[in-house]
Amino acid sequence: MTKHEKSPRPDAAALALTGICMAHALRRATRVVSREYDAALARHGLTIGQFTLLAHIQRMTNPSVQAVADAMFMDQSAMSRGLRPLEKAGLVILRMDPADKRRRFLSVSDAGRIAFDAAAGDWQKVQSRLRDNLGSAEFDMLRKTLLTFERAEAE
Amino acid sequence: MTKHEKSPRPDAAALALTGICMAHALRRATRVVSREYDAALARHGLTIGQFTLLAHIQRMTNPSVQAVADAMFMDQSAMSRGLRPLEKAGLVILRMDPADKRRRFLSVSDAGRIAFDAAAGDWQKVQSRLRDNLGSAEFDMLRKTLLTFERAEAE
DNA sequence: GGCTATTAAATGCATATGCATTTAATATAT
DNA sequence: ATATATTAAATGCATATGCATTTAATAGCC
Repeated sequence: MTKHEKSPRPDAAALALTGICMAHALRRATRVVSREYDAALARHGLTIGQFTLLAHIQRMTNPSVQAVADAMFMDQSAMSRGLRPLEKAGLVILRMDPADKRRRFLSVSDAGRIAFDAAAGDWQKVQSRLRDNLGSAEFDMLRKTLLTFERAEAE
Repeated sequence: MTKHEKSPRPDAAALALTGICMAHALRRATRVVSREYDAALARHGLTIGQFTLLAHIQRMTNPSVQAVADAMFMDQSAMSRGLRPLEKAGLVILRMDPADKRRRFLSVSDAGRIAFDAAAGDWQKVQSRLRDNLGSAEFDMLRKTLLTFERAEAE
């Protein structure tokens, strides 16, 4: 039997996996949903990731890069880079901690607050639409369940 | 009042958003969960994204790039690039369609099937652990709900 | 004080992802 | 048949994300 032809093998694992893998379900839903929020926020020059990042920094008090990364269950290096566009756009301010020059204090600038507030209306539209589509009870349950996934602790 | 000081403004929108945004809940959970699958599959040289991609191609019959992208609710260009590492590793084969030279047929190579089968055991371990942690009923419900998010049709 | 361990953030490297555009090739209208 | 429209995949550009490592600076130990 030569290679790469018929391949009489409807692999059970492969068949099942496409339907049952939790990572796939999550990633796929994230792609679909992120695209919708991104489309709505595009006219404000923000992605949904940047929008939620602004929200997090706003509700924290002069957090460090690591602190925000922790709050969002994100890697420090990813956070470090994710801040770059917001910093360049002047929406977030990074100041060196005078007491510990390794650390930087993050804060949302006035421009950042303005941009956030302007985008919030469009965020709400998408959020409401999704909630209506899914049903409020199921929507809230889903969101709650998703937030139960905790970052695995490094032993 | 000078800029960037106290900022007496516990913005209601920002406060609420960090907790209720569906995109954030999804993205955060995806980060946490993907890291776990990735860690388990790393010794097979696969990411969870590549693993599920292999699963999808396997269960399709000589699909085109676009067809696989559609099946995974992914952009064609992202799929095009996502195939690269698998192709370089010889796990996926791209052949030109002789009847339409724009199109390429995708298929999983023997090496690809072997790698997939080898990784499947470790995939199962993570999947089972998560299911135990969340409870099988809630796990299955979550997965099912996530798969209800459909790609928004371009009108 | 001075050497070492630790820690915060940044970087190198790789994959993931989408939108707009380009390239190549097929399909269509005239 | 020929010019045009359409279509499949690839590319340019930008953000997103993680791991390992580097860089810079503080903390600890002797």
